[in-house]
Amino acid sequence: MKDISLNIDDYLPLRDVVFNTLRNAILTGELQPGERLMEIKLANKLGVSRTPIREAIRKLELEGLVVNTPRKGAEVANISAEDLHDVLEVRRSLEALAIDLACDKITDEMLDELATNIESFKNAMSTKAATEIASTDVGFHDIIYKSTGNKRLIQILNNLREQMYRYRLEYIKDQESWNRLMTEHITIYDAIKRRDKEAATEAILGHIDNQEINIRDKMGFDR
Amino acid sequence: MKDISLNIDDYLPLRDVVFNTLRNAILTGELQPGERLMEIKLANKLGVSRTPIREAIRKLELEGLVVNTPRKGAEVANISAEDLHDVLEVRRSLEALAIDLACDKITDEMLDELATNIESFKNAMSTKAATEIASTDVGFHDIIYKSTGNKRLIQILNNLREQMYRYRLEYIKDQESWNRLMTEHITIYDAIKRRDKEAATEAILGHIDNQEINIRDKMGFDR
DNA sequence: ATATATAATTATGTATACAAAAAACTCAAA
DNA sequence: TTTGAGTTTTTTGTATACATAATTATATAT
Repeated sequence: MKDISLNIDDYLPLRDVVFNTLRNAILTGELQPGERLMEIKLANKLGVSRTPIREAIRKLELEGLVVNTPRKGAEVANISAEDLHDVLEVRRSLEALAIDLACDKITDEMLDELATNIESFKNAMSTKAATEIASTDVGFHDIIYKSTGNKRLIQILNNLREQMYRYRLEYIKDQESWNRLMTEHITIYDAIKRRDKEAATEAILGHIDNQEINIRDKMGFDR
Repeated sequence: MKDISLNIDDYLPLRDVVFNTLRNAILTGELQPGERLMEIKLANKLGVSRTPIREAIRKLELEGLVVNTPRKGAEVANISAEDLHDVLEVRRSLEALAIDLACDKITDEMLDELATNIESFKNAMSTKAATEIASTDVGFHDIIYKSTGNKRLIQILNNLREQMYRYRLEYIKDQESWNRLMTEHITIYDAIKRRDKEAATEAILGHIDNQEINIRDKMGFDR
């Protein structure tokens, strides 16, 4: 059957196009922490005027991906050891909440999605596709988030995850961690399936903590 | 002793002035949910051009205080029963985290600040100053947030609180609730002082739940 | 060579101009 | 009175202009 959705509203303001572009550039490391975002340069590169660039920067600023100094301009935010700690402390708490809600609310369809995701993960591992692994990993957690049915929770968790996403690219290349990552996902999946909140919470917290250790290592933070 | 801080940098970009102004107008109810934010009208009223207005709106948009429809414009966000539920679900979890951290980290000075705050609350009650009560109530929680030492947590909790702040103005006028509010603050304070995490958590959750009930009543949501 | 003052350049802050979409209005027809 | 086509007005989206602060470059004196 054909999908006749007359996509009347495929219009996106330039500011949002720019916002998505810049955000992606930051998350993939194309724009590095500390790098200046110069309006005219970006405007030329993207072929638009300064106006949408500025509005996009305002949003990135509020999202914490960019820091702005009045009359000096914006630069890509640089996360400190303290920031990382703060983000992870909050994230631990909200991941626990998410798992708790997931155990209550997840549907059979979503459980299937998780199972499928784990299979994709195995495939990506066998083909050693790091990018694929990374996006599958993100997808696994997305399913859990979605199953909570709490839009605000999803939004905040995505934002917190985003804060460290760019620093994760390095460690995800490290094949050593793939097996551990997959084992942890399976443990989490099993616990949710059994609706075993205690086990699920323990598993997710361990999962986050391991990520924290990896990121700290890669970033050269001690402790 | 004279305070010789040559406040060289008391400069604030107009966009931030506008941002604060609009935000305040929304939180105090001067701008009501559903009300349109028309750039030219606001620009004239505030005596600036559209540019800073637009940039401020972009930030309010990301903060969730305003919703924007492309080519139609922005309006003050209207919180639904579902939104309220989502916000409170997350907030409960993070308030519990905050109290937990506070029990570990709060200093004697900050405990004193809490005690002072409770005294201010009593004073405001005796003079029946509703505005005073409201700001003292906000201040009480601010002290607890601050004691966690987690900037990200503080930021998110402030944002969550903000989402319902404007709906709280009504119920704070209701003298009935003042005594309960104060009693709850005292209970929370005592528990933190004893570093009794269990009691403190229970107290803060009850406190949030009571707020939820009040807001639901005032907003005419059932359940 | 270093430091300092000054001029030239560049970037941001703000206002304004113009195009195009959306909303409001007008007025004739049912 | 309501409906609807066509027109006017308003509003947003985007680009650009101009002023001023920040940075860089230049030149001069020590």
